Amino acid sequence: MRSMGAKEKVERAAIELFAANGVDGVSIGEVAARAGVSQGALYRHYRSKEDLAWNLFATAYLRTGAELAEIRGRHRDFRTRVGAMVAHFCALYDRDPALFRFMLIAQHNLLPRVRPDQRTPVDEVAETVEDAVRAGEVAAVNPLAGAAAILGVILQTAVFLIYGRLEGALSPRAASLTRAAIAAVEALGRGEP
Amino acid sequence: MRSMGAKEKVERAAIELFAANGVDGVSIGEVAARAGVSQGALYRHYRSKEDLAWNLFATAYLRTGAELAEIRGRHRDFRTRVGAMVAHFCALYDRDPALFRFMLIAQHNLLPRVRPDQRTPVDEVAETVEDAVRAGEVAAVNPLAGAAAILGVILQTAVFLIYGRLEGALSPRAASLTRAAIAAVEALGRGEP
Amino acid sequence: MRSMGAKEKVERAAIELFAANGVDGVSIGEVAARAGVSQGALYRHYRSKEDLAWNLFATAYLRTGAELAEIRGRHRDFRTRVGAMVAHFCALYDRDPALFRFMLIAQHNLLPRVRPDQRTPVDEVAETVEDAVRAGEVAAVNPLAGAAAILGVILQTAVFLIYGRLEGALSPRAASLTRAAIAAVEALGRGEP
Amino acid sequence: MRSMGAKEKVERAAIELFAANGVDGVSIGEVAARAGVSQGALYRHYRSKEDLAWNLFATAYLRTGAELAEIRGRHRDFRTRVGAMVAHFCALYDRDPALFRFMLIAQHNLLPRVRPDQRTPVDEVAETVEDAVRAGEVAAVNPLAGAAAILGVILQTAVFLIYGRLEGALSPRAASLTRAAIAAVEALGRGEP
DNA sequence: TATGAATGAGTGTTCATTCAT
DNA sequence: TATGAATGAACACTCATTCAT
Repeated sequence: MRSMGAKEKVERAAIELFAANGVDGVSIGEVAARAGVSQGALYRHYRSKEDLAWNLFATAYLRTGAELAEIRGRHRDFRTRVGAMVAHFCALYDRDPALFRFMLIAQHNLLPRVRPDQRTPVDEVAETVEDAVRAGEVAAVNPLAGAAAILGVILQTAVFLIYGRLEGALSPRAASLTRAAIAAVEALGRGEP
Repeated sequence: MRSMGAKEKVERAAIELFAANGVDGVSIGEVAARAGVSQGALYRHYRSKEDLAWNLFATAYLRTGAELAEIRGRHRDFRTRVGAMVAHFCALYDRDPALFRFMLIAQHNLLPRVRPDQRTPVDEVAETVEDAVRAGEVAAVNPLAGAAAILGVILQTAVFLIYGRLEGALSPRAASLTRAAIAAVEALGRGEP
Repeated sequence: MRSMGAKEKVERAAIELFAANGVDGVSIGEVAARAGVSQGALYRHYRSKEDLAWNLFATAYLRTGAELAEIRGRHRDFRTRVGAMVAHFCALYDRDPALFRFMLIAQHNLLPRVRPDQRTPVDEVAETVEDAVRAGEVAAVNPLAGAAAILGVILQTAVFLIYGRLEGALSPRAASLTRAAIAAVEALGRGEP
Repeated sequence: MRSMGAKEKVERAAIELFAANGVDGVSIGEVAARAGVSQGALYRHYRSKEDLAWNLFATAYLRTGAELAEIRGRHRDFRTRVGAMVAHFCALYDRDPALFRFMLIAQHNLLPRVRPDQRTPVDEVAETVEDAVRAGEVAAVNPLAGAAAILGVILQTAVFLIYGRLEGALSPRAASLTRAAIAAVEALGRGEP
C-alpha cells in the first residue's frame, strides 16, 4: 500500500479546508500547499476549482444515497431500515467528520446541480417512509415531511457535535436517535397535513 | 416619508443575495447595485463586508433568541412552550424566507463569533428541555440532545421548503412539527444517554 | 484675540499632518477631523487638497524668500548677511518645526510649480553669494554652488534634529552653523569649478 | 541570456517612478506598466507596494553605508577619508541619479524603519568625524553636527542638480565639495557647541 | 508529467469631491 | 454658511487559470 497518490492528497486537503472554511473561503493555492503539490498539478485532475468541489460533493453525496438504497434493499421493516440508516449516518460522521461537515456546508451551493434523475439520500429516506405508509406501518404522512424529520434529528445532532455543543462520537447516540426519528415520523402522521 | 433609507435598502439587498449565494459568493458591488446605492455609500454604515454580514446575522440570530426567551417566560408547560416556539420559527420563515435561509447558511462561518455570554436560540430551546426534565414532564435527557431533535425537525423541514422538496408555507405544518418535536424528545428520553 | 478661525485651524492641522506623513499620506478626512471641521467646510477655503498643500507651501516658501530678501536689504557685508540668514532659518525651525519639516518634504513635489519669476530663498542666498564675489569678499565661486553649501549646512542639521540624530533647538547652533557655512563657501572658491 | 529578469525590470521602473513622484504618488499599475509586466507578477517578488519601496530603499541605503565603512577602513587620514567619501557620493549620483533622488525622497517615510543596529551612511560619516576629533585632526566637534555639515554640502548640491539649479555631473565638483565639507567641519569646531 | 512564474479580471476598500439640506 | 451623506473613480491586492520549461 503506497502512501497516497497526488489525487488522493488533493482530495483530502480540499475536503478538510472546504469543511473548515467553505469552498469560497479556500484558495487553490491553499489546497495545493496542504496537499504538498503544485497549483498546476491540481489542474491535471480537475478542470477548475468548482469542478473539484462538485466532484467531491457529488461523489460523497451520491455514494451515501447508494449506500442507503443498499440498506433499504437489505431490510424490509420500517424500524429496522431507519435504525440501519441512522447507524450508517453515525458511522459516516465518525469515520470522517470533515467530509460530513463539507457535505452539510456545500449542499447550499451544490445541491441544485444534482440532476433530478439521480437518487439522493433524501430520496432513499423519503421512499423508506413511503414504503412504511403503504405497508401500514405508520399512519399516512407526506414522505418528504417524514424524511425531513428523520434527517433533521440526525443532522442537527451532528451539527451540534461539529460546533462543540455536544461531545464525543455520534455512533453511541444511534439508538436514541433512531427512536427519536421513528417517534417523530409517527407523531407527524397523527395529525392533518 | 420616502420608501426606504439607504441602510435598509442595503440590508434587504444583502440578505437576499447572501441567502442565495453565500456571503463569499456575493460582491459588494452586487449588493450596492441591488440596493440602488453606490459602493462607497455602503461603507458609511458598515466598516467592511464582513461587518455587514456579521451585523445582519447577529441581529437576526440574537433577536430570535430573545423572542424565544420571551416565549419561554410567557408559558410554563413544556408542550405549550415547544408549540409556541415551533409556531414562532414557522412565522419567521414565512415572513422572511430569505432571512431564514441566510441564517441557516451564515451560521457555518459566523457562529464562532457569537460571544459565549450571548443567549442564542439554541440556549433557549435547550433550557426549555432542561426545565421539562427538571419538572418531570419528560424523562431524563441531555438538554442539548433534546434541542437538537427539536431544532432538527423544524429546520430540516424549512430546508426542504427552501430546496423545493416541500411546497407551501411552513406555518400550516406547525401543529404536526410540534407533535413530532415533542415525540422525538420523549423518545430520546426512553433510552440510555 | 479669538481662538482660531476655521481656516487657521485647517491650515495648522494640515501642516502638522503633512509634515508627519507627507501630502499623499494624509486624507482630507484626517485634516478635517484634526481641525474639528467638516470635510465640506474645507472646500469653502480651498478648491482641492492639492490647492491646500500648494497654498501652504507657496505661502511659507515665498514668505521665507521675502524675509531673506529683507535681510539682504538690511545688511551689506557677506558675513553679516549669512549670519542673519542662518539665524533666521534657525528661528523659523524653532518657532514651527512642523512647518519647516513640511517645506522640506513638500518641495520635492511642489517646487516645480513655483514660477521662475518668483523669488525663492535659494535665489536670495545665491544672490548674496554673488554679491560677495562681486565685492571681492570671497573668491570667485558659482553663486548657486555657494548657496547649496550654505543651505546644505543649515538644512541637513535641521533634518538631523527632525530625525532625532541631534537634540535641542536649532538657534543655539546658529553661530557655529554660520561659521561653517561661510568657511564652506570660501573653501569652494579656493579651487577650480 | 535575455535582457533583464522581471525583478530587475520592476526595480528599475519603481526607482524611476518613485524618484519622480514619490512612493505614494505612483500606483502599482504604473510600475507594472513601465516594467512591462503584469500587476500580479509584481507580487511574486514583493509582498506589497510598501515592501517593494522598503526593499529598494534599505538595499541602496545600507549598501551605501557599507561602502562608506569600507572607505573608512581603507584610509586613516580624515581629509583622505572625506575626499573618498565625497567622491563616492558623487559617483553614486552620476551613476544613477534616479536612485539617488529616490533615497533623498524616501528617507522621510522609510528612515524610521531602519533598525538601530544597522549601520547607515550617517553613522559612517559621524564616526569618521569622531575619529578625526579623537586623533586631534580637527578641533572638538559633535560628530553628528560634523556629519550634518559634510552631508549637507554634498546632498544639497545634488538637490540643486536634480532641480536644475546646477548643471552637469556631480563628480567634477568632488574636489571643491571635499574642501567645503572639511572647512565646514573645522569651522564648526572653532566655536562653542 | 510536474512545476511555478505569469496573467488579468475581479475584489474590498479608500477618498477627493459634490451637493441637498 | 456648514454639514455630512453620497458618489464613483482609483487603488492595492488576490486568485483561478494558463503555459513554457
